Order: sequence, then C-alpha cells, then structure tokens
Amino acid sequence: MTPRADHLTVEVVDLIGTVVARYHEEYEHAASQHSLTGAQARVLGLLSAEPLPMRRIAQRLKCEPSNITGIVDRLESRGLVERRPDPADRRVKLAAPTDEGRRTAEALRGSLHFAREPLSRLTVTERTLLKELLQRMLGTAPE
Amino acid sequence: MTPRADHLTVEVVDLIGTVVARYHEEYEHAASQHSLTGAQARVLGLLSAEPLPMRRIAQRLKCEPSNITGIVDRLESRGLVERRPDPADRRVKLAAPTDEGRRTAEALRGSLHFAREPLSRLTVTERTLLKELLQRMLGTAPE
DNA sequence: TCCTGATGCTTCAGTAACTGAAACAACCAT
DNA sequence: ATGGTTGTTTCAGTTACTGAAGCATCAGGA
Repeated sequence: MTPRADHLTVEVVDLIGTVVARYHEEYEHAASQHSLTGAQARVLGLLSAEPLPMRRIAQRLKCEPSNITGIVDRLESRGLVERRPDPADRRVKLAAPTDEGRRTAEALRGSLHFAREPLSRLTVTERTLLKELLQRMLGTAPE
Repeated sequence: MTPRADHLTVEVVDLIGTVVARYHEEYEHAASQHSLTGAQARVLGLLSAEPLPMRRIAQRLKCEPSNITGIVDRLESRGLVERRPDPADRRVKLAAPTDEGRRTAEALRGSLHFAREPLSRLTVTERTLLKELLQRMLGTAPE
C-alpha cells in the first residue's frame, strides 16, 4: 500500500510544482516593480509585521545571520529599514521598517496578483475546500 | 463583488505561501544532498527529460541565456552534462546529461520527499479533489 | 554570389545572495 | 572576575544573475 509513484500523486505534485513556479514568478515580478530583489522583499515583508533581531530573520528565512547583514544593509541604505538597539540586550539590533518601508511593503502586498487572479476562478465553496485540503496536507489542520 | 482581501482568500493565499516555502526547502535540501545547487538541479532535471539547446533552457527557466552558460559550465565540469553540436544548426549547442547525470537526476527525484510525505495525509478521493481544484485554479482544467 | 540582418552562444563587468570562519562585544553562570 | 555562550559584523570565496559586446552561423534578398 505504498504508493511509490502512483499516477494521481505524481499529477498532484506536478500541479504543486506549477503553482510554486507561478507564485515565484509573480513574487519576483512584484518585488522588482518596487526595485527590490526577492530576498529584500521577503525581509521587508517580515519586518512590516513586527521589528525583529537579525538572528530571528535568519531563522525565519533559514539562512546564516551573516547573510541578513547584507540584505538589511541594502534596505537600510535605501531608507526602507532602520537598525535600532534592543533595550533589553545591547548585543541585539532590531531591524524595523521606516514609514517609507511600511508603505513599500503595503504596496507590494497590493501588487501580488496571485492573491486574486487565480483564486477568483474558484467559488467560495471551492476555496473553502481547497483551504481545508491544504491544511490537512500541511498538517496544520485544527485537529 | 470584488473580494479585495476577503478573509478566506487571504487564508488560502497564506497556505499556498507555506506550501511554496516548504516545497523550496525540500528541493534545495535534496539538491544539496547531491552537492548541487537549486539552479543546477533544475537544469539537470530539465535535461534528463530531453537534451535542449541553451536558449531553450533559458526560456524555460525565464532567465538570460548568458546565465545558463555558467550553470551548464559547472555541471559539465562535474561530468554530469555534456555539450553536443546540433547537426541541423552549427550555432546551436545541445546540453545533454551524461550517464552519471541521468543517474543523479534519478536519485534526486527519489529524494524529493514532497511527493510522498505531505500528500500521504490525504485519501485518494481528497487527492483527486485537490488535483481538480488546482487545475481549475491554474486555468489548465480540461474544459 | 555577396550583403545584410537576425539568431545562438560565450565573454566580460558588475551586483546580489549566500556560506563558513574569525573577530568583537555583551551576556550569564559560576 | 572567569569563562563559555550568544548576536552581529567583517571577510574571503562561490554561485546566480543581468546587460552589453563579440563571434560565428544562418537565411533572405538583390
């Protein structure tokens, strides 16, 4: 009963691959419309929710902290992000979006077509169904 | 009737974002287990289906041809890919996997857990449903 | 046949993303 | 205070990527 590579599963995986590719395309496109790289857009998006220490950003993005230094440098030199001291720990630097950074992050979210265009082909019932299937798949289903 | 940012849609988009992130993680991980970068793995995967001119690889990966030169260079220097002349057009070079390249591509496919692990949480009926929803969403539904 | 323009690949310069090691400051427990 | 740990940066080195320039080849006319 081990469906090593049954036809249906392969088809679904292929579809997910297509979704991933399209999502990426759109994300990079939206980012470059605001003169950001994908990595910069991801960091800015994270920070727009909440200022974070460098180290946490690296954890979220699953990369080395030394990498984040450079990305935040570039965002900072463009006035989208600033580094603040952490009052609780003087080793830590908190990266926080500036007002302009927040505006850019907002605009970025808005230009992400992926939210609207492909999903608009589904009815509300179908969207709910899709949501539940994805939750089960990801193991994040509420019990 | 423009669901600008209705709650359900946002939730689904978030879930898709999670799927995308997890897919990428696994892909990069699988690639690095074979000492390949993500880009190299993608090119090798493409070629394992069929040898291709540089130009076509660039189109598929949506990047500049000059970029592909470097990636294929690295694959070639590791003996996974070779460049052959195209008998029909002497300008063209076909990139084709070597035997070892084919074996590596095969092993890579095998170590892609994403195919099995998350989907195994769904029943056959659910998988079929998911397939249909994704097809409709991507606009590739068979009418 | 000889131009001429388009096409396919590479080379080059320049930037961004990334890793891993080393350095430094500040933290924390003894 | 000592010493180990942690957070950030710096540095060297690799890969991925773009855009411009160059070279060879092709394909269509005059």
